[in-house]
Formats: sequence, structure tokens, C-alpha cells
Amino acid sequence: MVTIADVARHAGVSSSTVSYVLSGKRAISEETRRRVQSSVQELGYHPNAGARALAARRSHIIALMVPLRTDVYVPVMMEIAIAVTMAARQHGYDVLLITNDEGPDGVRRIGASGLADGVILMDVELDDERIPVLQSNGTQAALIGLPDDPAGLSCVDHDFAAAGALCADHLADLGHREVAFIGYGTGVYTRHAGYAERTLTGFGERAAQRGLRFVHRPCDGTYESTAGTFARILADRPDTTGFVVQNEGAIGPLLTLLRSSGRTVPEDASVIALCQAQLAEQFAPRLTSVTGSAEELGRVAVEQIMRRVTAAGNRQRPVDETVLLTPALTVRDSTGPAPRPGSQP
Amino acid sequence: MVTIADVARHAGVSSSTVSYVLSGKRAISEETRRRVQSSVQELGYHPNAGARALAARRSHIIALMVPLRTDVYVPVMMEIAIAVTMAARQHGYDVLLITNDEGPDGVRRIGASGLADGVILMDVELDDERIPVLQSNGTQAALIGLPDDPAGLSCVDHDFAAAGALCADHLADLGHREVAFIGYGTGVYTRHAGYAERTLTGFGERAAQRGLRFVHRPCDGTYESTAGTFARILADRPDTTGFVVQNEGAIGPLLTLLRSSGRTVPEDASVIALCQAQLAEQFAPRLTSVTGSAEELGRVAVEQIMRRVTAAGNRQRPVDETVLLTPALTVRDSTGPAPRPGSQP
DNA sequence: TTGTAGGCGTTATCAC
DNA sequence: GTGATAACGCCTACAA
Repeated sequence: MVTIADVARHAGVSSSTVSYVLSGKRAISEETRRRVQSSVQELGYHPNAGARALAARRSHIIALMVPLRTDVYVPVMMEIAIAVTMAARQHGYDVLLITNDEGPDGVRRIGASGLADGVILMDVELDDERIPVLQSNGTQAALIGLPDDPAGLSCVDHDFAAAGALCADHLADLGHREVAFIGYGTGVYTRHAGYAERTLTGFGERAAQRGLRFVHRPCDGTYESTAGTFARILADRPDTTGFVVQNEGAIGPLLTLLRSSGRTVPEDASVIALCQAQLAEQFAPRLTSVTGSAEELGRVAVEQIMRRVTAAGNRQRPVDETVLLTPALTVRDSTGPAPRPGSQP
Repeated sequence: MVTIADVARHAGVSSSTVSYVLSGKRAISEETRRRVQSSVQELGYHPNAGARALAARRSHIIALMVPLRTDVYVPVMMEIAIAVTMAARQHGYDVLLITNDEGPDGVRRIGASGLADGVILMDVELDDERIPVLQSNGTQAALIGLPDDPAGLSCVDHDFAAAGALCADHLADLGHREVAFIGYGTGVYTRHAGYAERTLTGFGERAAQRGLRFVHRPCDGTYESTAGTFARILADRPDTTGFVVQNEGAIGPLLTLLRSSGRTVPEDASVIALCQAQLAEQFAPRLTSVTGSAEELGRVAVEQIMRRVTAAGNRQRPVDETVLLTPALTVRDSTGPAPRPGSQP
């Protein structure tokens, strides 16, 4: 292993000089800077992470706590994890992966051991039990998702209410009058995940404003569940012409069911998916979708936590902020003008 | 922050005693062990990770390098990552997430800084450029995937050849004579990913033995691509009655295309998917599938690297091993006896 | 069975 | 602009 002392000797300077060249924390003559840097290159020196963390009281690691549940659409989770990792690297940080099954103890362990300088929590519930731990042990955190009370915290999430409103507006603009909202399984609602309610509320309020009649039906994303949901919607509201789907798993089944019920999309029925663009484009017809950027979610969370870590390092009080990312509606081939009443099957 | 000295004082012992109680590396009287442990609890002591890594020359972290490419089915990647994380925790290890865009330099950085004690590499190519780095800088590694030359390495992967053979056998057993293999996009083959070729070879050899005629067609998993592939298959081999799909994205489109071409599954055409069980069960009809355990893949990789790290710590030569996990065929509702010749549309 | 003390490789304070 | 040097918190021979 090559140490800072090796580099110092090789460059003919003291080890503190090497340290300062690397950290840039004090002025160094151009001459020595070059000598040191070429020694670093030549010897392939990388500072020992443990020693650095010990001396500087900063590990240059942030922890990312991911949910184990799979009712969250997995590719989005992964996209966030990767965005977090790459954004962290830009700040000279690495990312430690923690699973949610460790729960509050995991947060405690990471904070107390100094393994990470901060934690990013995904899949935050409204009254998340990890939050009190953060506060009691002074761990810096950024939450992806909105808790009930974001006081003292930095949070970032999609603006799900705006997403719901976009769906209602688009369908209303196209002249639809009866629409159905196919949501997540009931578990997601009873769990107080927040995003499901917020989408629904945003949709419902805008629908009311625009004079749209709508029903909300939970659906757990299997074919059977979707078939049941679909049948009940048509039974209750046979004149439904617009569908908003939030559960990624229900999209394929819904399209199949529409087709086999004799409805053509978008002539007889319009479909909007609340999902990432890549998925929306994979279906036939390509789906009009309302999408937020998972990548940006991760990036913002990293920036939030970096600011907090820096502040805490300077013994300042970190500033709390809540950021809601505005989603976008992309019109593709699955939405069109409402059919004339009585013209659908 | 609570240190080992605080615990020692609180328990009325020396700090080395506390250390030994925690590591279990020497005999301790039942009496003191209890006192120390209750002090640890009471004070909420967690050893400082940096100090521990520095003194013991072991970070208790393993790095997991994940691909950025999305032609690997993302949920499987995530399942592996989570399995790795949970298995590592069982050994007292945490997992650092590294993205493949760091390439060989990432491996060098992790090894040289002592940030991690070992690395698990996912999405290994046949002549992966990260492998020479491992050897030159003595970093312990476990590979998920098989390189050309596994000498000096520990590797684990699914037995894709066996998976291919299972598909051929099942279709042959059902009396099919003309089958099509819908693979990944051409990029996956030219990239030398290994698993695609191995599946195809295993399938092809068994098909030949069983007197099955088959065509292989690459497909990148979009609807359009699948439609094109499907059309060409039917044009070239109109009597095709069996389909094997390896590309997860092509499954939905294929089922839609079969249906709209007037074929009922499984009466007119049988479909086998090479994908995880959860996905196979999501379609209608539920798909017969050949599946390997992603969770086991991750677990085995962790065990391999733990053995290597331990060996290296004791200055022994780590033992190399290559493990191939046997996949299983699960018969569901998408495969059935071949239709009588001439009876399909 | 337990204690003492040296060292792990960096950072950062103090001195020049 | 540069060098010594004292922490940082833990582990592990070496002693007792």
C-alpha cells in the first residue's frame, strides 16, 4: 500500500504539504504542486479512506436506504439509486446501500458509527418511524417523499397533485365527461404512502373544477385484479371514456381488456399513464403519460444532503427545504377527443 | 460521540477488554462480558467505522459495481443488489454502490483507498477490462457472470445453457417440431455478454438432439421490433408452433401479436419465457417459464467474496471457484401439446 | 482473565 | 509557502 509518506518522500516534501496539495486548503507554489501531483500519479496514490475519515471526521460516504417492497415500481427505484450514486461522485462522495429492513436501527447504526455523513431515505411514509431517530442522533438526512411534518428536514418529491391535475385537464380538454382513475392496490393507501393520495386528490379537485365525473378504483396490478377493476368500472359507469392509470402493472392488462371489449384506443377510449416515459413508449399505441424525472429526484436529494453536511461541518444549522418537482404531460397516441355519446360499444 | 473509552470507563474495565468483548477474539468472564454489553447498550455505542478500518486494515465494506445499461432487465439487477446487501449484513458487512461508468478506474480507486475489502462485479463481459485491474492491484473480487478466462477468479452465474436446453426439451416433449427463439437485441450479442450466447447454444444443441427445427431472431424488446421479428418468423416458417422469448420487453408484444394473428395460447402456439417467475405470472395466460434465482446469485457472490477476504486476511491464497446455478422450468398456462399440422390459422 | 501501549494513515494546528 | 507534530478511535501484540 502506498501512503502519503511515500508520496512526500518521492516528491521531496513533507506529508502535510501533500495533504494540502490534495485538499487545496492552503496556497502551494506551482512548482511543488506539480512535483507532488506527478508523484501521486506515478505511485498511484489514493488516500486511505479509513484514516481520512478518522482524522477529518468525515467519511465522504452517504447512505441510501432503499425499500424492499416491490409495489414501488422497481426500475424507478433503480434509476434514483443510480442518479444518487453518480451525483454523489461529483461531490467526491460514495454511496452505501442500506435496505429498509434495518429500519430505524439502521439509521442509528450508520449515524453513530460515522460510516456515513448523511442518509437519503427513500419511500418515506407520512409518519415514518425513522424520522425521530434522525433528529435524536443528529444525523443529516434528505428524504425522497413527503412526511406529514417536514419541519427540520430536507425533502424532495414529485408534485403528485400537479400530476393528477394534468391528467384531469388533458381529459377535460379533449371533451371527456366520465373518467376512471385506476390506482394502486389498497395496501398502498392504507400504508399512508402519501404519493397515492396526493395524486388522487390533485386529480379529483381538478376533475371537479372541470366538471368531470370520475370514479377511483384501487388495483394491485395483476391481470386478474385489473380485469375485475375494469369490469366494475364498466358496470358502474358504462359511459366512461377516459382512463388514468397509476399502477404500472395494470397498464398492459388494461390495454388488453379495452381491446377485447371492442374499444379502440384512442378512438373509443383515452388512456393516460402516470409512469416513466420509457415505459409509456413501450406499449402499442404509445401512451400519453405524465412523468416526473427520477434522475432529478436523486440529484436534488444529493444536493440537499451535501448542503446539510457542509453546514453541519461548519457548525451551522443546516437549512431545511422542501422541493416539489413539476411533472410533465407528454401527449402520445393513446388519448384523443371523446367519442360522441352513444358511439362506443 | 461515544467512544470505546467511554464504554470502558462506564463498565469499569480497560478499553481493550471492551474491544475483545465485541470482537470475541479472546475469552472473557461471563461477569465482565455482561457488564460491558450492558454499558454498550446503555450508551448506544457503535465502533467508529473509520478508526476500526484503520486499525484493523479492514473496512467491512464490499463494493458492488452495477451496470448502467438498461438492456439488462432492471428488476433483476435490483433483486441482486438487495440480495447482496442483505447477505453482506449477515456477515457484518455493508455494501457500497459503484456504477460501471467509473470503469476500471473505479475498481482501482476502491482497492487502493481501502474503501472496500472486495468488489462484486455485475454484468461481466467475456473479456472484461476490469479483470486485469483486479489482478494487478490484488483486489479481491467475485464476478456475477462468466468471463472468457475465470482463472484466478471467483464467479457465479446462472447455467444459461441448461436453461436453453430446458426450453428445447419442454417443447419437444409437447410434440412441437418448429420453434422460434426470440433473443435479445443484436447489441447484446456483439457485446459478448456471454449469457445470450450460452442460452442460445444450450437451446440449439438440445433442439438438434431432439429433432427440433428452430430459428433464432434477435429482438430489442420494443413493440415495433417484436412485430417485425414476429412477421419474419411467420413468413420464413409458417408452421412455427413454439416460441421461446429471452427478452423481457418482447413478451407482452409477442402475446398481443399472437392473439391478433388469430392464434390462441396455448392451443395454437406455445410460449416459454426466460424470465423471473413474478413477471411470468403477470401475463394472461400465465407463462411457462425457465427461471434462475437472482437472490441466490447475490448470496453466492457474497459468500465467495467473504471467503476470499478472510483468506487474504490470513495471508492464504484465496480459492477460485466457478458456480453455475441450475435454473428450473415451471409449467404454467402458456404451453401445451403441439396442434395437429394444418390446424393453425 | 485482564491491562498497557504502540501504531494504523490522515488532517489540521502551530510554528517558522 | 512549508514542516513538525498532536490528535482521531480502535485493534492487537505483549505483559502481567
